Amino acid sequence: MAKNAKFNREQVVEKAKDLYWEKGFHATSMRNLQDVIDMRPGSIYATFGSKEGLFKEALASYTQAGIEQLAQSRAETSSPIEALKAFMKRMIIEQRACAPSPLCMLAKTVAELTDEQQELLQAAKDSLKAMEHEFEKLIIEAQALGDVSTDKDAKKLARHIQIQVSGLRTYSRTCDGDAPLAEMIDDIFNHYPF
Amino acid sequence: MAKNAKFNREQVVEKAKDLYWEKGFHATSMRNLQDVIDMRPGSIYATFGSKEGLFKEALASYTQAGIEQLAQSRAETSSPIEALKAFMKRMIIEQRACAPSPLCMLAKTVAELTDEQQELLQAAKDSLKAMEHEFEKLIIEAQALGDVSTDKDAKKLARHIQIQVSGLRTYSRTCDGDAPLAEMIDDIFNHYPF
DNA sequence: TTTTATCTTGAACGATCGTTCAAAGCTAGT
DNA sequence: ACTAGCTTTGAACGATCGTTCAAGATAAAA
Repeated sequence: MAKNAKFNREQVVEKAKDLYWEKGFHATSMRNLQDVIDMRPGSIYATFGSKEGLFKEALASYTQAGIEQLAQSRAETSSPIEALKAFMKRMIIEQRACAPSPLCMLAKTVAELTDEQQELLQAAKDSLKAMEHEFEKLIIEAQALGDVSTDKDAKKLARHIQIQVSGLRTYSRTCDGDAPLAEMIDDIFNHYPF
Repeated sequence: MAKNAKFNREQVVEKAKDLYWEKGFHATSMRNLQDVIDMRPGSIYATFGSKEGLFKEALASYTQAGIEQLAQSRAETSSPIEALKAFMKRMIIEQRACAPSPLCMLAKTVAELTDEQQELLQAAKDSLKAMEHEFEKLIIEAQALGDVSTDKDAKKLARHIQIQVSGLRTYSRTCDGDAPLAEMIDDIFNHYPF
């Protein structure tokens, strides 16, 4: 009866994500996207509805990848705290050079967008909260294993991680030379509030 | 012989700064600016050269205001550390509600811009470094007064402040309800590395 | 093979972008 | 009052924006 779509939706969203991540929502034009994902406007609009629709899927893809990378860090390490450390080093040090932007796409989005794109803004906020919740789960696991005192509030510690990640990624963008980022990440877990 | 410009350059830059700060570089159109600063395109281009030229002056105005607010905090407090605390509370808590954006305009700019606007990007980076240097001067004063151990590296402490400000301002944007921001700011100075 | 339902294409739309410039307006010096 | 020299004005430019849609291409059902 019909013809199936020939593009791979996941791959397309992945490529769109990278471009949006690099340039931000407003500086990315639909024509930039057409080139990168190799689709014509009609197909893009039939599939994603609008520039905002595609951005929303890109955000979701970014968030899912982040959660998976945290899980992978956990799988590769012997303790939840080491997993958090490894994850932070990946986000802050490795991605500094090789990712589309050294900054978190979610943080960039909440920085860039206003109420004019309220839905996208809310999606980015929700994703940041979701990441924070993943941090919290690892901290609770660390408490269960005795690596972190159960006197401490896992929510507060997770929030602290979130703040340090945002701060360090922004900072890493400002200093051209290499700041001692690895050392600073280790320090986070060696001192208050840990 | 000639006619003098009738607009007040400082006031104009101030208004442009607020709009750029709120919406970011790309989402702010020249027509938005025309309305806000009440100038016609010809006058704007004769005075500032381009959208980028006006943005550059807005960045400089923002930075100057920040340095002055830090100095004012110092004048209003009895110690340099109290001044830093007061400044952070102003930036993070007060401006959260009343400023054009809860985020630092400089941090927003380094997050948004790419090499396509290399000059503006560099100006924002330089301004962030300048603010960090102002923090350092206050910390050195605190060391001279015996409020901070001279064993500690003032540069590292200043960098720590910078990272906490970025992290907290980004975080304050994501949580709609009020996080205990004041408490977190106090904590910064009560624990490592202070 | 023909039909039919879907997907793809790319020219084109109106809106808006950053910017220019000739004309008009204004003020200080004569 | 007149002129010279600057400022201000706003219509207009070409480029690009996000988006639409009629026409062509394709593959499964008949």
